[in-house]
Amino acid sequence: MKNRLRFAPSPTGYLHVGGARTALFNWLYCKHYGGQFLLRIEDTDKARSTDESTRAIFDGLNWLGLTWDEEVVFQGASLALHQTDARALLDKNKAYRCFCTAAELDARRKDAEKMKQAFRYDGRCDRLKPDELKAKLDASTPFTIRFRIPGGSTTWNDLVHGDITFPNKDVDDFIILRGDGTPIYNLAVVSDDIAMNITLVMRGDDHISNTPKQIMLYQALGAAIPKFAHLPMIHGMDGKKLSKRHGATAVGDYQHLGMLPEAMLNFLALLGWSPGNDLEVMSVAEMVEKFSADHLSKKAAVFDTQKLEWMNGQHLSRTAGDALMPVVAKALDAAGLASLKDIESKRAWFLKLVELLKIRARTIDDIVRQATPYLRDSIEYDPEAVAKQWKEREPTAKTLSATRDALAAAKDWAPAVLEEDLRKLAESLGTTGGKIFQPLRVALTGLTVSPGIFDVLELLGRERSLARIETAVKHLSS
RNA sequence: GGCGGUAUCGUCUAGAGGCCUAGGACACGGCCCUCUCAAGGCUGGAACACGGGUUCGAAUCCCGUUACCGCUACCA
Repeated sequence: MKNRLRFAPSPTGYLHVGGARTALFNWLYCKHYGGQFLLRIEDTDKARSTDESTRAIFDGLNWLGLTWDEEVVFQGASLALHQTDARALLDKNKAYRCFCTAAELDARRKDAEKMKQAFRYDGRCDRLKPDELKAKLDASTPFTIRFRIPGGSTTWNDLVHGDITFPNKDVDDFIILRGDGTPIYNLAVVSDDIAMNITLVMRGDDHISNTPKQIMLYQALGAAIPKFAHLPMIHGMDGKKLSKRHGATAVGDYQHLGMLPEAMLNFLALLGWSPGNDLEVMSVAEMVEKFSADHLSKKAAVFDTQKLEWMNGQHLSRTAGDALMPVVAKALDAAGLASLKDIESKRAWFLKLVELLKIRARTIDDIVRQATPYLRDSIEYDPEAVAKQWKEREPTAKTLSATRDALAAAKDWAPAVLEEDLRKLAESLGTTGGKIFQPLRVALTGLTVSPGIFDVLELLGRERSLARIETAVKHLSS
């Protein structure tokens, strides 16, 4: 039988990292073992899935490159299906009408809580005498439909947890259809999963206690029971479920923070799965190849942003410069440092810049930040850099002048040539290269941090380099 | 309260009874490389929740305790 898996987020308006990881594992499973990855926006009644909220989910998935084979956006579209199933359950006497009002139920629940007792629905409406039932019906008393839990116990072999058993007596007769005729989640997923021929339900841990209810529904409906895999949760640094107060929790946030989708995927995959050895940095293709359902972990993982950034840095270094160009160009343009047109026309130069910066950046934003001195007409001197490298103004100005002269006389503006010339200069001044390079770096970039100084010179070009040194000398002499 | 799940360095994890004096990675400290930074190399500190079994032998299996998480809605 062909594997059919689905990712069924609720239309929250953004793709949560936990949801993204669930989607990723569903996707990896399909890619590795073969099968179809389906997308279904879960919405039982209230049509919360607006165009915007569904688009946010699509955007997140698209950014990550998690493509799906089919998509279903349920906006009450499958309402008839849910109602038919509920009706069938009623007809087969596996469910019953409940006339208790929400207010009554609420009051009883509160009472139970007050007594420190577990609230259970007592099944009173299931014990209505035929004439009582007829009277309620004749009076058009509103009702919900409750599923009647059979005796015995429910067990399934979870792909990540192994056998899990629930005694049926511990699960309440639960409502499957509301008074207004719309379904409750547990019925809706089961109906929809049956309709979509889902063979493996892979979802968050928080659904474990829903599973016996759903299995009983499959059985009552006479449908084949899919396999289940319950993935652990993702927590924030404080060990609590990841939420808004932990900062960025939507994948879109990480996109805007300058993360690479491959790095995000790699990081997410390692939160709850491992290839079984020390391998950590992987391409998507490698993850697909090495994925294995029996290396999924059971333990909730803490989302560590620092490791994500490290991971992103690793991917940044490994990704070819031209593959990075589109996203870097966009970021540079957005930052107002260079227009897309400029970048296109000076592509080779920008490529060199990216090659130099990507290996020392952790995010795309880092690249943009570090690219600033090479793209602006004028630079600002970082006070700390000045304090450290231009401590003594006159000697520094002198060294800089000498450096400028040496550079101006260079036969060829190429890193190797420039290095040879400057090292010779250092020797003739009776000093070391570093003593020349550091003040020069400040003159050229305003910073103490940059790629190798000869690469910087090359990047800036002869005219701009000499001009900046000139400016620095003037600045120091004033 | 009831039920279920989970438990290896601060964090992500390797570990399927002897290979464990518990390995790797992030983070942190030191050293090396070096024109700065990043990367890289070397290196230090840092964990099997606790208590009982089972076994010649347990991080690994079983039971209990504890802690944490989840569910316990006419939410999903």
